[in-house]
Amino acid sequence: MAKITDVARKANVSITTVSRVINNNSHKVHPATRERVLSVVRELDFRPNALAKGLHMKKTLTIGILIPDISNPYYAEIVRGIQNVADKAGYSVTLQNTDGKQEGIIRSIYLLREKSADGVIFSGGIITGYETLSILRELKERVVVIGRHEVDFPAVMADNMGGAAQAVRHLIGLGHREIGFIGGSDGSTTSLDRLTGYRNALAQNGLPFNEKFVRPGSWNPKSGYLMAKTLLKGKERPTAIVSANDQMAFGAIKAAKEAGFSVPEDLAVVGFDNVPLSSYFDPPLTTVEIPIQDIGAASMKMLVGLLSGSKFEKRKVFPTKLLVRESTVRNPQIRFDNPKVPR
Amino acid sequence: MAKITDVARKANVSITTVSRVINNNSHKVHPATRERVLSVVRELDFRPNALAKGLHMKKTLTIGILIPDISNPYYAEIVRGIQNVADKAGYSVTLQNTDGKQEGIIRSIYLLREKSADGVIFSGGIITGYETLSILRELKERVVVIGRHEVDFPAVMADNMGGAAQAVRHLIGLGHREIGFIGGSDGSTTSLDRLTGYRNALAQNGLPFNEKFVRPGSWNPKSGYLMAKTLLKGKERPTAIVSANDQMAFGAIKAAKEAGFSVPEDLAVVGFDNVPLSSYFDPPLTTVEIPIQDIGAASMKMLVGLLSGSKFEKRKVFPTKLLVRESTVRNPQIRFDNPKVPR
DNA sequence: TCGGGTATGGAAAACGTTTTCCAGACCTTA
DNA sequence: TAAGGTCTGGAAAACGTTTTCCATACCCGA
Repeated sequence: MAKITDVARKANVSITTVSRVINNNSHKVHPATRERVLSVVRELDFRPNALAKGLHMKKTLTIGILIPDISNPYYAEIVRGIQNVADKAGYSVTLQNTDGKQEGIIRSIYLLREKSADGVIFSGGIITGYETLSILRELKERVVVIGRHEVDFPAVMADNMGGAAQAVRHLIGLGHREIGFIGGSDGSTTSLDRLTGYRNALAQNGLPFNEKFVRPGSWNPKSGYLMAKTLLKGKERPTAIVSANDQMAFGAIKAAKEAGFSVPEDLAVVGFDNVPLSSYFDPPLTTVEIPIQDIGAASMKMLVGLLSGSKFEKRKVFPTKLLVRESTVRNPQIRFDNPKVPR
Repeated sequence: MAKITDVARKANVSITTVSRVINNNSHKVHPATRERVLSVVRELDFRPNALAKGLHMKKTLTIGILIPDISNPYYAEIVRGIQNVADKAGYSVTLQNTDGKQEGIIRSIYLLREKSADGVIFSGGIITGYETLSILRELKERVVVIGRHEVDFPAVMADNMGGAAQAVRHLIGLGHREIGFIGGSDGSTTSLDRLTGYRNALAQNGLPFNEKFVRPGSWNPKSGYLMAKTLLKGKERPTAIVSANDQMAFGAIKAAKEAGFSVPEDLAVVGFDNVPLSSYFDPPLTTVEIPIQDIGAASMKMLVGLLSGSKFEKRKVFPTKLLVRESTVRNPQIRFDNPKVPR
């Protein structure tokens, strides 16, 4: 690959001049010279080596994303949102799988530091333990977190408590009194907050919190399926279930059907996230929509602000929105979204 | 951040010695000295700067992945498979969105070249046009492609033709004669091959190819939904549909239900890929499974082989497997998988 | 005591850029 | 014509490593 010295030699100038031309430096260079250099650059297809450039400038235009698992559609959407903004801002993105484990987080951060990543976006899993916290702090002024965390980094999050409460209120409004909850068991603030929202809404409506109706899931369809099965088999069973994400809700619906319950008549189910497939499910899933891509995008915008030293808000909370579909009500569009539908 | 000179000064040695110690160089260094250096390394939490290292060694332990869109679960699984292998082999991964467009591909490759990525894995979209081909060729010996492409790079792929044929034969075996097909319209070899497999199987079974029963989709649920609608509305309609991926199959099933057809009784549907959710759908989706993560993993293994100069097979085709579920047959497990089930 | 090997460590070049001086040529003005 | 400014360009340092030589000290056998 051509390097700057090749260009300089061929154009009969010094590397200084070449550098000035390709970087549009304010230092003046004669138009004729500039043209000569540019034509050689084109001819040799020269691109400055980013390693050398980054080494000198202490800036790589690269950021790292720390997520537990890209095959979870939630994180895939987050990443997509981040990339959309990153591309425009000229940043490349390197992906780090943490599996949600501290060890993975630590390894990833060290790696990003070695590679001189300009910044880091952290999403999923929990930040805990002295080591994690201390090496993360070392990156101060370069980290944005997604979700609520016990750290003082700039953060983007959804209103998880509010969203869960919305879901519960919707069910109560439909007459449900026994409402189950399938949550996360990873100790993340996300699962915590959604559970809290559920409890709050129950309390505010004078309904008791019944521990028997709460199950710990692990965010995937299978665990939703298994947890719903145990919720439904007893004599005393909930008539509705709020699931902490859509994937588990899909599993729960499958379990309900297998147990002979029809949804929503015998069991209403509400999901969380509004992943792309949720409206195609049968029945279409009532869910608490959170603007996943927007959250990703906002986190990247925040990081760009952070890195460029410009002003920006250090905390952004996105509201959630309950999308009522048929997993809780038949013909919801008639009752809610579209009053003009013939009746 | 501590650098090698800091360590050297504090340990009273030259940077040469420090470098030797941290890289376990074969050049001998006195055990006492080594210990002294290592303790300073720990104390200062020194990690060698990867930019400087990469600049000198012409090796960055970084590879790039080119995909159209990470929010498509198929690509998410591919990436996951790649990462699993990359992590073990010590490689970092940078993600490039191409949107399936040549312009995006070109931009991405230039970027990876600038950043001195050691290699590239290309998946999705088509390689076409002189420019793309020529810059890709420049990276020769560093590229692995996923899918069949008109280039001579090492490649990993699934048996798309065979898989589509399997699906069609299954439907014919169930008595279907009018079988529709919803394919891709992006000109990719994947959509081409799946269509070809469909046609071949029809021909081999003496069934006519009916252009009216073929629709171009764009891989997402919505297009499956729309295309199925047009397939089903005429008087002359297929009794079964093969969809070129699961996402479109989901959409097709929704369309069928809305049109008043029950699946599989009135319309049988077969998908392709076996994405994680397909067994949770209602009805559970009969689909041609392809081992997506394995394909990703194999491509990375191939790339590692390529980069390390060791021997490896330059072409790997994964077989597909038809998973019969209820979108084509009621109680398939009784008829196929598990004859011991009480009847 | 000498010759030659081994053990250990360092100096300096090289990787490919950007940027800070510095310098010469030319022009303008008095 | 001299003084000073404006254009234009280059030399060299710096970024943080690895690696190739080279150098010294020590030891061993003869």
